[in-house]
Amino acid sequence: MPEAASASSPARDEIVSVAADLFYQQGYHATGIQQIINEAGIAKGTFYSHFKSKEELGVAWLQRRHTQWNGWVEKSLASKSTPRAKLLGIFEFIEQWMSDTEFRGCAFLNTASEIPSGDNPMRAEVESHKSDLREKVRGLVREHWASESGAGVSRKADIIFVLIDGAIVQAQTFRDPWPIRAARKETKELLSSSP
Amino acid sequence: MPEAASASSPARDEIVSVAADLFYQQGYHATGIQQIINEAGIAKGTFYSHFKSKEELGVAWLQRRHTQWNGWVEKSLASKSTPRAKLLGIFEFIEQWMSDTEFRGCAFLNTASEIPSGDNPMRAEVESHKSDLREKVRGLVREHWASESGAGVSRKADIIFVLIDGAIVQAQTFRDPWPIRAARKETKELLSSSP
Amino acid sequence: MPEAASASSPARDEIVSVAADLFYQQGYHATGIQQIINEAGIAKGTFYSHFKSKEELGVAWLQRRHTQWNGWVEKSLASKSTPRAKLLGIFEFIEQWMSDTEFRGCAFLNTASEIPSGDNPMRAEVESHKSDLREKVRGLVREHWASESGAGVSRKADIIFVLIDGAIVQAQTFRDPWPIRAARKETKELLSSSP
Amino acid sequence: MPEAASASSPARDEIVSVAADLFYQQGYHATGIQQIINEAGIAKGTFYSHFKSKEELGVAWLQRRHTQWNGWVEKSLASKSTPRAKLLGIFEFIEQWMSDTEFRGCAFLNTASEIPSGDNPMRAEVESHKSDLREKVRGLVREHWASESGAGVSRKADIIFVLIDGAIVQAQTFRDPWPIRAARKETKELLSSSP
DNA sequence: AATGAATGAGCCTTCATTCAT
DNA sequence: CATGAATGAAGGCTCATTCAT
Repeated sequence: MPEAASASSPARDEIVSVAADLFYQQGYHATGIQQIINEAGIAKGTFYSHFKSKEELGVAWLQRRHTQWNGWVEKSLASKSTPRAKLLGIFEFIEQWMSDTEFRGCAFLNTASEIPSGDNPMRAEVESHKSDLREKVRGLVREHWASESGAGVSRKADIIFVLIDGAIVQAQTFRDPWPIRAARKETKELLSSSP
Repeated sequence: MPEAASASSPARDEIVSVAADLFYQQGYHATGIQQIINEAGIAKGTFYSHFKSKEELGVAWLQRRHTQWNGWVEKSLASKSTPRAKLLGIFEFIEQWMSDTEFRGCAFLNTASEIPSGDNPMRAEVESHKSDLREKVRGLVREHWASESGAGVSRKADIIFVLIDGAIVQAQTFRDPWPIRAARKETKELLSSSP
Repeated sequence: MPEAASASSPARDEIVSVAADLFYQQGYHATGIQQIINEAGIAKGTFYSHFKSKEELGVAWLQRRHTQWNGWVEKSLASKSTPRAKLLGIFEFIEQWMSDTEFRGCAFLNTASEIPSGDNPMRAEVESHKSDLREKVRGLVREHWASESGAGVSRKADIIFVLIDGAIVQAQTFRDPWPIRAARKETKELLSSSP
Repeated sequence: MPEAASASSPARDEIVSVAADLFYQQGYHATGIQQIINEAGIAKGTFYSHFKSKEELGVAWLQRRHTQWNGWVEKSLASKSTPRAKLLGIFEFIEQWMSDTEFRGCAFLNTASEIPSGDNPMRAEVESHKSDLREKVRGLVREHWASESGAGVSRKADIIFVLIDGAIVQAQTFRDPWPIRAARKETKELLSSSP
């Protein structure tokens, strides 16, 4: 009796990889189990021995996506030495990533749009991912203004965080990087002022 | 009416009303024609004599939504006398509206998330709606800094525009109004500085 | 209270014309009332004030087709002076007609294929049309062998009649005129022998 | 079996059997998937796991029909010793078969009537079946006139082939075997003359 | 005569999931 | 673990026909 565990295995990883592409490119609802198993080259039953439902696969996708996306950002910021350069580097990464993916946008925000229900497990992944990003921005902003006190710094961090998602969804909407560039420029100014 | 004309009629309006609720609450893909006709109390064939496809209904929904949402904003800003008050009023409206709708978010951004294809007619409505909003913000910002020249003013306008959508999607993500309040506060500061 | 009479009227004629094209090109079952009224530019109700059902329209189509097709044949044979030339002329006409219509075949035989039921009124039109053609062939063959007695002549006539429909359906099958030419040649030989 | 393979299986065979009866008796377009699965006693999804579309089932039907019909002919001709007897035996078989099926006619010719489009895969089966039959007739005629040269023999073969299909469609039209008998008689005379 | 909205059964197909092997 | 046949509700859409105006 399979417990549809979250344990890792090559087959399971392959399924998540295939699903990740399809969910991201076509959307979660627009992608069927059939297409996933076709492209993964496995049988229906095999799929359901690894995941007890499509939703569980959706959660696995977002969890992996979280790690992957964070890894991309880390790697992209590795060469930057100051918190300021890292914060601006986030926008540079986003511009590159959005262009590379033809402005498909953020997997997490897209999922929140497709799945309204607040108590869906996939929504928890969305919140978790965005909370992490918020914390990361907050950490960098605090470093940048290490000498300053907390309240104003936190507020500036949240502005930058809002600019990040605003830039992503508008670049997606217009299929154009201008919002990302505008948000980067504003962030630059923000970091030059006092908190 | 063989051609599923876009002409207005009470029955057609009723269908769009029913669909508007369902599409917004459940998402476009998650809402079936059957549910729409059940709730509208009409037959399948009747639906398809008014709309030649689900997509055409989707477009009608977004077109109406555009008018409706703009009307809400206008009404909400009617009491404000200065461009500055109006710009801040936009965020106040958004906070009220997002709370009232239990943070379901923006119908247009949600649609862009559900429908990746750039050449879908529904995507054109999304772009059109957001372009209109961008223009509205730009107009108010120009009024606010009537004495200043164009370039810097446009940039500030776009920042505010980015903040608006960033605030909406993050409030939706966290089901909490804090991003809207933060964006409003930043807008306030932006309008107090020189462009 | 419309009696859906078979009376002629400009509107009714137009409907039959439009339907004739569509039934012939696409098949009877594959053609919907909606397409017919779209292309005729009339309303549903108008259609049903002229015909009480699709089947009645089908009958009207075949009746007109009978007259039309016979007219084409007559016109084509008008220049031929002998029964023999007329009989061969039938095959010449068929070759021209089949090529012109891209080998869609005989409306009557196609209808018999689509509608198995023997007691369908459309089937009666098919039988009637083919019986007429059989009679016409018989008449010409009798003229050709005016001095001979009946039995053998009738048999030859039926052979030619079988060749006609065999040539039509095979030209349709292969989309090629060779069966028509072969049948004509055989008919020529038949008419040169003694019955 | 995600790809609705053409592989054979008992369930698949049963579906083809059920569909064969219905398509033949009612016509391809007039037969719905629902009726097929009802009579086969399977679920909708089961059907579509065996065939990826109705058209694929149509092709499978015609392919099986080709084998089956050829088998009937072979069996019917097995007792005949000369090519001449075999050629006449074809008509005897056709008369028996047409009577037994209440003059529903040839599944292939009926299909060509229902499906005008030349590039439909079902039409390819029609052509293939009739080409095979033409070859069979040609082979027997060549045997019959083994001492004669090619051209005239081929022509005679085609005449007999045209007579076969002419006889079938006219017997279907009139629901009477007379055209088959006439065609047989003519074939008999043809085979007694010199080519 | 003519209109065209309304009906609801039916079209072909895909959905997520289960289960015997 | 893996297979893939089986399920049946649901997907979007078209059908021939009716009826109030």
